[in-house]
Amino acid sequence: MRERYDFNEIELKWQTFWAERGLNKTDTDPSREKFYCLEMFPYPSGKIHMGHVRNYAIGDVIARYKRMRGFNVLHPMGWDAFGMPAENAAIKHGLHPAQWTYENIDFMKKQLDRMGLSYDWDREVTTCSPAYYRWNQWFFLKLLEKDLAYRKSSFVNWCPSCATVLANEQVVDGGCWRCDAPVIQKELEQWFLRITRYAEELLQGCDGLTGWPERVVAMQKNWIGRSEGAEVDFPVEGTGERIRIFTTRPDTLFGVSFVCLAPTHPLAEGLVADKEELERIKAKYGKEEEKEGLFTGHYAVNPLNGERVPVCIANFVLMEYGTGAIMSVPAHDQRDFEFAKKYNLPVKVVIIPGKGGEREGQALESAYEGEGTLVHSGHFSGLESGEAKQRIIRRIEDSGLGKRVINYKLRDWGISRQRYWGTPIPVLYCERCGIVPVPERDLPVVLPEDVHFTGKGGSPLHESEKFLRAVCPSCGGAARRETDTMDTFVDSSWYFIRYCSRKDEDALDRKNISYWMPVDQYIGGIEHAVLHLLYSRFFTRVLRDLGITGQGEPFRNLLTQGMVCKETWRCPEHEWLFPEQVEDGKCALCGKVAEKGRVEKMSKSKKNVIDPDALLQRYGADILRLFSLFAAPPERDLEWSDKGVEGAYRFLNRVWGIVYRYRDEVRKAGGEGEGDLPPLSDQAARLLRKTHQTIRKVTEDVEREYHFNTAIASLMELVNELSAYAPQGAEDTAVLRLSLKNVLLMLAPFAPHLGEELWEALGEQGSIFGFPWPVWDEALAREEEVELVVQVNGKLRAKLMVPAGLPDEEARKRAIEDPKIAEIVDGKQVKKVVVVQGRLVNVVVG
RNA sequence: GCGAGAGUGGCGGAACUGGCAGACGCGCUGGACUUAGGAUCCAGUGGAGCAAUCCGUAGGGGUUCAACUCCCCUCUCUCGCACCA
Repeated sequence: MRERYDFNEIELKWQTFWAERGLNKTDTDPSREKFYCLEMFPYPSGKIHMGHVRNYAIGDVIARYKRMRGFNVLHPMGWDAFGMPAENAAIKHGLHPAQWTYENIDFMKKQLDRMGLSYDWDREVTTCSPAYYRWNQWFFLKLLEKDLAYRKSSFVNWCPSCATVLANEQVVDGGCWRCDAPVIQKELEQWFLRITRYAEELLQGCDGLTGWPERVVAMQKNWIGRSEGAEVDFPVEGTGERIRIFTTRPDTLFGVSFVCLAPTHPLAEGLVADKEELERIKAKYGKEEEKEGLFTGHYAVNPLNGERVPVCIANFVLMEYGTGAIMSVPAHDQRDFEFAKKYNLPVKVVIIPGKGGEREGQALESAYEGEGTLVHSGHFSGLESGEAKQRIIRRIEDSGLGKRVINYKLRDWGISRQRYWGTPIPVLYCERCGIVPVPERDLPVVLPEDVHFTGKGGSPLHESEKFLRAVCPSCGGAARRETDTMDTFVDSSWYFIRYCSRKDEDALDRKNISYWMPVDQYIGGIEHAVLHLLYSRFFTRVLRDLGITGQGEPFRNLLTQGMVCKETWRCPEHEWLFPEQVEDGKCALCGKVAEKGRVEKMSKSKKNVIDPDALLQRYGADILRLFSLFAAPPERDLEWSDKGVEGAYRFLNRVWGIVYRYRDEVRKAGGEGEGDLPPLSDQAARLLRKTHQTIRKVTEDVEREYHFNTAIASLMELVNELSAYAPQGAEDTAVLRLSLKNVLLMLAPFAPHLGEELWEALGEQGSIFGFPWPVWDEALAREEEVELVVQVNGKLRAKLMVPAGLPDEEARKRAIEDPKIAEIVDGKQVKKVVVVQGRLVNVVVG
């Protein structure tokens, strides 16, 4: 054993050891309790970044810990390998996307192994391989059969620069999320998945997500956006048309003073004579700055009270939500109020807040949007909003004017992408038979190789004759193959199910899936809080309905890790600076005073990134892992600190040093004999107690929300005590041995290589991860003496050492008799004495 | 605007069901060992004060013997959603 801790040597040694013995491999074993630990798989962009390091360090500690706790742990990893960067690289560098992707995977896999992560690579998933995406295609066929996949023409967000369709959520501030180019609207035939059919179930399921962060659940609910209300038809005078509106406030129906249509509403063209004006409003559609509209010249009839109200077109009415038309109640809706003010439309109060309180129309400065008591509402006047809603809806339904309706913000999932590097949608277009699904036996539909990547025009798939030309399976005639590929969110919506079986096993092996699913702990970034998680929940439900999974909820517990941040530097002239461009607080380029910016998420653009590779070279995996777990609890943001890494380094060095110093004695100390230790020296008794206390503390911290930072802190405390320990006799050494072994067992999930190496150095046989997590003995953890805090009127006045478990009465007596306390209390009347067992006595005097 | 979260030493962060505020680490100060120290080890380290003591968890109220913790109000910051009828 070397005197100095040399991570290079030992990390490689143990990585080889684990790989050669297959220690990270897992098998389905119904006789054992399983634990499925999953981290979000990365996009193979080239190399790992600090966010990955943190994510995977957290996951690996959990996996290793659970293994030591006796669980049969599934801990897989793979690659979210389809996507635009590969294609962009192909355009730029002429590399085939597959080559670029697989080379990246090779490199990144080495990086992950270098971190000492305990993955079972036999289950590795690579979504761009035909063996994987054939199942995307298979699911698609099943969805088609169940009418859960359909084609429709719609306006889509189109990025002219990437030449592709974007999902709503891929549009950021009107620009493409990847390249920032302005997004335009384009009409295309698209494939959609009917996720809305599961809207209610997905919403209901949210309440069962007790292992998820509240805010993620809130985001899911918000996204689904359920609202209850009614649809009501307003006949348009003299046309025979009806305008169907959606409202959540049927209680305000008597307050309607006009009706608004979205500029793209199907009736709009017919009602508006001035087409130019309509175009002008269309151009302002969805723009938030100002409400714009026009009067169509037509009137509609409020079916509830027969009132005649003007029909308007308004830019703020969205075609995508509800019916694309609204009833406007300016007194009770702020948007309608603003619109009414601008165009001088009447405001009619029909709800009075709470108990009375006069509010009259003309004096209003804003709408009252709350509930209250109905007025000016015919025979519904005097009712409370809640009651009125029910009664009015019933009336509307009874008279056939409309119906109760539940609306969702959630839209069907458009999965078509006009790109090459994705799963081909397995459909053919036959001149005679129309849309024909590719038969299952012909799967997978493989991406062709004979294409070029120019970045111009549409999908490169258009130019592959071999790909395009197909034979219709139903009539045998000529057919054209679909050239759209699937959104990559399809790939990631079920990869956790693929992991349940090894690469050489059936992808949908029911036995494996029912054993491993659901994922017990999922760990990843908050950026996937809505879509990836929602799509996975949807997909898992569909698979359940296909009989593949037992239940619809894929992730029992979710941990959203915080971001990795670092301070930034700015120069007034040169913008963001790399840390090495700052010398003595000045910009190295121009000498101007550099400004220390805020601590921000690491990003290339802000020049505050740290490359994990450099850290691995300099400090090794264990130190890198340890620091990223110690600096903050996993769910919070972590501020990177070079100095802090040094601290982790010093700590592991200290552990190494202690084992090095005592290795011979400890080896000789032999067997445990814990039960029959002879009377111990004071320091040995203290160390034994501290050891058991630390086992308790570390175990509780890990079990409680994975608070590794405090767990590591208590290990540091124990190691500090070990540093000061000077064993004298055999008993002292026996306790030292016990304590050291426990330190290593608890440290191993965090610093696995060091754990193994020192375990071996102490003379133990086999991998440390084959040994169980230590258990504490409550009796041995108990303090014999405790410090009793004595307060007078809540202020700290004295501290006494007393035997643990001292009866309250005795504690009270000792506190009052303490000379210092006696002096303070002297001459005053003791009103009350509060005793908190083993902690504190508070003497209350008057 | 709505929703979620945060605010504690010079810094990252502890304090679990109300019970010694500041564990642990970084930094800093002093010392030891050293040719040397940006290595290592030891000691100290919330602020004010010679001291007894006083003041301290964004700010202001309250409940309590006792409040970082519970209640009310206000401020600041972060994230998400946002003309969703």
